[in-house]
Amino acid sequence: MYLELQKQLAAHLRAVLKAKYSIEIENIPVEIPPELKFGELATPIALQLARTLRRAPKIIAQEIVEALGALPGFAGFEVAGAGYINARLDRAAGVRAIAGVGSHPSDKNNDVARVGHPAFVPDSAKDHVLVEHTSINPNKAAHIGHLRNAILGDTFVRLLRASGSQVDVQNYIDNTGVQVADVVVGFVHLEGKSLAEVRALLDKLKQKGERIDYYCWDLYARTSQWYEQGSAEENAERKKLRYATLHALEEGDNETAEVAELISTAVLRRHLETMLRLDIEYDFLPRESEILHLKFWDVAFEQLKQTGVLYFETEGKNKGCWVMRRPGAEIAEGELDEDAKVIVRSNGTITYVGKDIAYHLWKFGLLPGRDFGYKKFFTYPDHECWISAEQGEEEHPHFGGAQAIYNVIDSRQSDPQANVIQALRGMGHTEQADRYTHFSYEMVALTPRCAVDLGYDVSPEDQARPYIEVSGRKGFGVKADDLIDKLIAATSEEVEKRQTSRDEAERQKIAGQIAIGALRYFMLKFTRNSVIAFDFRDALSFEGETGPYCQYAAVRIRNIFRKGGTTEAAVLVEMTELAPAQVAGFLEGEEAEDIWALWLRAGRRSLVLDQAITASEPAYLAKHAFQLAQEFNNFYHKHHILTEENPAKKTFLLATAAVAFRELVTVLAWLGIETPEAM
RNA sequence: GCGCCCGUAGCUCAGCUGGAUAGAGCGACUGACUACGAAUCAGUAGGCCGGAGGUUCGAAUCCUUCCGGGCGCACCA
Repeated sequence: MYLELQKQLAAHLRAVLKAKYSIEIENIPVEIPPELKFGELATPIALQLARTLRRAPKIIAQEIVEALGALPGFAGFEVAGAGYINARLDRAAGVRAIAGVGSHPSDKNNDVARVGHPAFVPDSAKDHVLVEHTSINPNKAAHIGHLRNAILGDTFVRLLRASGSQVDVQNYIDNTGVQVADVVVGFVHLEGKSLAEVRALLDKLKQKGERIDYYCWDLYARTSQWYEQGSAEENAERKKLRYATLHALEEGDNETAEVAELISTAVLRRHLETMLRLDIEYDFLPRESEILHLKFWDVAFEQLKQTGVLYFETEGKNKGCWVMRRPGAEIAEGELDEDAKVIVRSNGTITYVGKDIAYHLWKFGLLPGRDFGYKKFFTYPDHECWISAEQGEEEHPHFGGAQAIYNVIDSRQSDPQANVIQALRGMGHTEQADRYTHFSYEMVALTPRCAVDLGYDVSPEDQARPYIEVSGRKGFGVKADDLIDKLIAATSEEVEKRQTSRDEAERQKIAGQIAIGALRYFMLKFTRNSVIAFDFRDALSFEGETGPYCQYAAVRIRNIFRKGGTTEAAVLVEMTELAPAQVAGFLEGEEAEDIWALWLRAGRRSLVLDQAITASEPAYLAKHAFQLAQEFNNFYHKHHILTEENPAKKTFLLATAAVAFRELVTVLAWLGIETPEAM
């Protein structure tokens, strides 16, 4: 509702300014004032115009107000302060619009059930968007840093879908990189296992219900240490082993590669299971092995040479390599650029950025004659997740060829990401380069206290730091499944205390929903740029600005309707049958301001969604959900609904609760948080 | 050395394209459960928005500079 009114007012102001002063302003600022006493919308435009018009801002504001006249939905305009123009809404009309009975055409995704449901039909006029997130090396268990990535990515997918975009979710699998090679070195050389023995180990773990990703977590850390534990000569030999193994993986078709395939696939499956606990699903898992074996690079290489993005270096330290300019590099024509980025090494192998360029050309549908094979890999309740293959199944969906892409990757990778964008731009794909978003975020680190509690050795220097970076290589961090288990244990304890009349299965379900709500909200409440210093005390908190707080507000409303013997939908219809004057009456006076504020907050959803997508910042919606919950809880304490004697007022209060419920449930669903039946 | 990010209440963080009196949670202290269940609410204390200049009607927000912290700058992925 807010978004529409804001646009209407801006358009009307634009027309007035053009007619009255012959001034055309593209973006007229229309903001939400800090307090309700200044109205519901305001513009400082007169302050801005004061200079060009060489007149006092208050006078200009007065003239504009007179020229504005009447606008549907608005009760009036007034000049305030130094020259603000404040707009007051027609409250009865506002309530009717926000209640949305008969559904407002411009807010077509109002219906909770549509969003996130398979029957939801995306807006065909909108883009086909590709979001890549998670992308954990398949050689160890997922940790809290990966959780931030996956939760941010998954939430952003939900937001894009809510706005009408068609979105494919990809999880890139680097199954032929050094990290997988390292754990293979661990299995083959540290543990001396053959392919058959590795297979036997997987079966054994499966039977015992143990997690292979946990096994690899320890083995990977041990192998990383092993490279540095021996004498200088031994270490040199071990490093050779490492690169020989890496080479074997890239080549494929050998026993080492088979061990890698076995391990990485098993670990990948575990990652998908872990993420499914958080309600995170994927559509496609492109693997590096296919990018290599299906020779995506050959096509990309030709294009890069033809467009002059890559050139062969004949001098300096990069002699014999194919290199490209870094973004922003200022080098005179013909001068040696020693800082150039190597894409093809002098031995003919391709660097990571090179492979990434080829992959991104594919993402945008710019790699003619090359595509993955597709195989079914993992089945979700309502769809399949596909994985890349050299020879896929006959029938398969098509991925790639997107109009816009988002890569959820931590901020440490902004340089290589910038290189890929630079390459696209250099090849003349400027539109694609503009629609390539590195959705970057800061890492999750541990507070020193948390690290000590977990039993890690923490050096005195590290103790003094505000936070310590987690490291898979060192085996230092909090595993995702451990954290989820711990959260469920904590919520179960609370649910046991409170829900004594419910059976075990119901209590389990509720505890799970609250645990996931707490975890997802915790990862979303911080803006992307801030480092999360992880601490169990904060993450296990269910009070204050948390997921459970928001869920609790919605559950309270559920209880009101259960006890009141009516439904949200029925009450909203009843309310629209009240006379507008009567509704307006309930919104008058000091006492009613908080009720009106709650309605206004409810009307802000599409505006906040818009901002969150534009800024790629899911935290905006997390904050919005919290504010909704907070305002409802405040309302709940001030107004006792079910004992209200005036039937019309009771209907109105119930409608207020109904709208708050609808908004909370919808926004929480966008955040991937379910609303439990009871708490 | 170069590049990016951060510095706001005791702690953890919001503050949208510059706008009206800088906000929240936690922690501390006071209060509120025979109400729609207190995983809640009300209240109190707590701030030279890292420092200094500038831009303008107006700066936590933009520019410059300094200080403090983090992360990147491979023929590693």
